[in-house]
Amino acid sequence: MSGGGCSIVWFRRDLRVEDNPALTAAVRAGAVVAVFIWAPEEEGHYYPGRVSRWWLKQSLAHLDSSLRSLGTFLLTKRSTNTISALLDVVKATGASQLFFNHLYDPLSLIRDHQAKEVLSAQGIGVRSYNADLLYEPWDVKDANGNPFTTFAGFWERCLSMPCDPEAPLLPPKRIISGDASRCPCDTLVFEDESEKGSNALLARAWAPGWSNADKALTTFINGPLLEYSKNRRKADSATTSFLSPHLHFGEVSVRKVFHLVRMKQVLWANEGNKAGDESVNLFLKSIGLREYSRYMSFNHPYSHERPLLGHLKFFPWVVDEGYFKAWRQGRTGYPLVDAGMRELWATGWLHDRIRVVVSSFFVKVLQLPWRWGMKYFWDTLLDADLESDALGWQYISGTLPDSREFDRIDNPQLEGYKFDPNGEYVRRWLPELSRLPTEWIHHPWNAPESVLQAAGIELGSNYPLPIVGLDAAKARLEEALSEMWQQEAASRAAIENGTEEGLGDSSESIPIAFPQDIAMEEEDLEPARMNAHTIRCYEDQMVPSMTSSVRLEDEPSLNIQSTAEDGRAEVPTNTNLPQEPTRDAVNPRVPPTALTQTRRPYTAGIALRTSVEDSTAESSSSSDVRRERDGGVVPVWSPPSSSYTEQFVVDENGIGTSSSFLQGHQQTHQIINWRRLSQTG
DNA sequence: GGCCCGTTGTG
DNA sequence: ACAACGGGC
Repeated sequence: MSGGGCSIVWFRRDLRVEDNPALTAAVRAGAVVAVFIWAPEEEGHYYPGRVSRWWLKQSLAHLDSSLRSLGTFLLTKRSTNTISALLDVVKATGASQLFFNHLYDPLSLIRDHQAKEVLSAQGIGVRSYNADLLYEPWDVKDANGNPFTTFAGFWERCLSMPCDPEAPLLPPKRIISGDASRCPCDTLVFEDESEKGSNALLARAWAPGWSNADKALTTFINGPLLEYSKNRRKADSATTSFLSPHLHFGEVSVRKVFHLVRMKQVLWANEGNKAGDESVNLFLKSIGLREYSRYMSFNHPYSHERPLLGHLKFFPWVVDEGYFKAWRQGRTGYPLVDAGMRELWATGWLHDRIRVVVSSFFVKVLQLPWRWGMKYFWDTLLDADLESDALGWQYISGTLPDSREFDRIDNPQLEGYKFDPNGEYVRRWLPELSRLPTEWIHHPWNAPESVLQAAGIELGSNYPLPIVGLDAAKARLEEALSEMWQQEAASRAAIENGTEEGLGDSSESIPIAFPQDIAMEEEDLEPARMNAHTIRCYEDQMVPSMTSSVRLEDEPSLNIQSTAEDGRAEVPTNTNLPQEPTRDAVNPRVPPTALTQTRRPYTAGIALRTSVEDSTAESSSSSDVRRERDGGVVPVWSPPSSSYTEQFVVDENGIGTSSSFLQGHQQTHQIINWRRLSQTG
């Protein structure tokens, strides 16, 4: 079968040698060339952030040294076009087969399919495998054979599938190296000079690489796992598994995690250890959410940029540069929120609990467009993960059938006493509040003047007053929601009458540009009690800020019909996006020129429009804040077809029709039907 | 001990 | 929206 030539193993986010089905299969087939292709421009707006690139760099070095000890090495290529880079490698090595493991983000779904087509056409055997999930998304269906639309059902099904998840594979004992002598390595640059200082700090806290991931897993299972349930309320992340960045880059197999944790559960169950049993269930649930994020991405490839329940596109977001900046800088006046944002800023890490706190505050109190928040997370999190983050933000934003209720505002003061009862977390990250007694630590605005004075706090000066009052936020939210439902109803009525397609869809919605990045200005820093170290971090952590003149706009809905017909253009690659090699690369810039949709298959259907459309600016009662519909943060890919709206629109029963976006599009659906293309074996 | 009601947790 | 929980009566 190997037909003479060697095999290419194409590494992506499966940077491990253990339980790596593609690697194992390739090794079985004979000589192997392992390759990693760095083509971040293809990711468009989702160019990885600084800390994420730092991790990747370390992880690749680790993988390379593992491969070397097994008899080969990691061939690295720098490219702006993954497919052609793959082709080059195939030609230079005389390979006859390509092996890789599946990914489920929308870009990869298309790119990987394209790789199969192109390489197969060249006579190369292409095989792909599941290495990232317990079960492939297309294998998990409800009783009617439809994809689940809520997590609980999905996870229940996963836990009761007829076959257990595959047992993890051992690492190969030895790898016969293919001949890559005519294919030199490119040096991959993941950080620039300005980033090195901050990145150096990361190495103190984190050890990327598959064998370190394995250690982290063992440490967690033998330690914090037992009390996972008890500790889940703490703001402190000391008791979390710390596995998320490892999992993101595939340094540890989720199936291995699952099996080891399950074994522990059986053990504890036999001992009658209730707490341990519950802890395992809870931990597995978070593994399940990760699975579910891939599941959603597969079934709804637009979920990272479009609300799954259509009504949210009518929500009048508050467009306020100041709010956004205050949130990023941790200067909202709510200590728990601010502490979280400072921690994120300084370390790239946040306990899941606190992620919920800050994102919920972002969406419900500040009412900023959720995709801005998601993008900021993407840029700053060490474990930035498109699918997981999209799921998280949609959950917070109330756009999943099983979301949090949008109209319930979480109270950061109460959450503060719940997650950080002694104020230790706040004091660690907000040095300016460190002398405030616990009684007031989560609501300094109520503290008596004498107390504030004794603590050296002058509200509005060295620590802000609440940027928005909770009562005001609540009133504003109710107003906005009722406006949203009104618009939604009007739009629906218009559609039903056939009077107009998508009223309020493209005609009324002026998507909000994703903010451009600029460096944090010096005077914004909080100099008090910061040592040189910390200040350095602050300087290095670039944050976006907004311009209102550049806007992204949805594709005109006219295009929807026609593209749905040929069924191909709806899933894009972003190769056309000019990607500046920015200093910090925190935020790719919005290109200044309009790109209109091309009809080439698989080509970016990104409609970017520069407009100086400012006319919808309204002043609201509270401040001179603008509201606009649809947070047009992200490059809007070619339209998700008319059926997009149908797919999740709530019917009379309040249940979203679960018909998959992909089902309506045979060709696309085929694209992703990996099973017919290859299977492990 | 039951019952009412506000709070909390829901993925 | 709804169920489970808990404090007060």
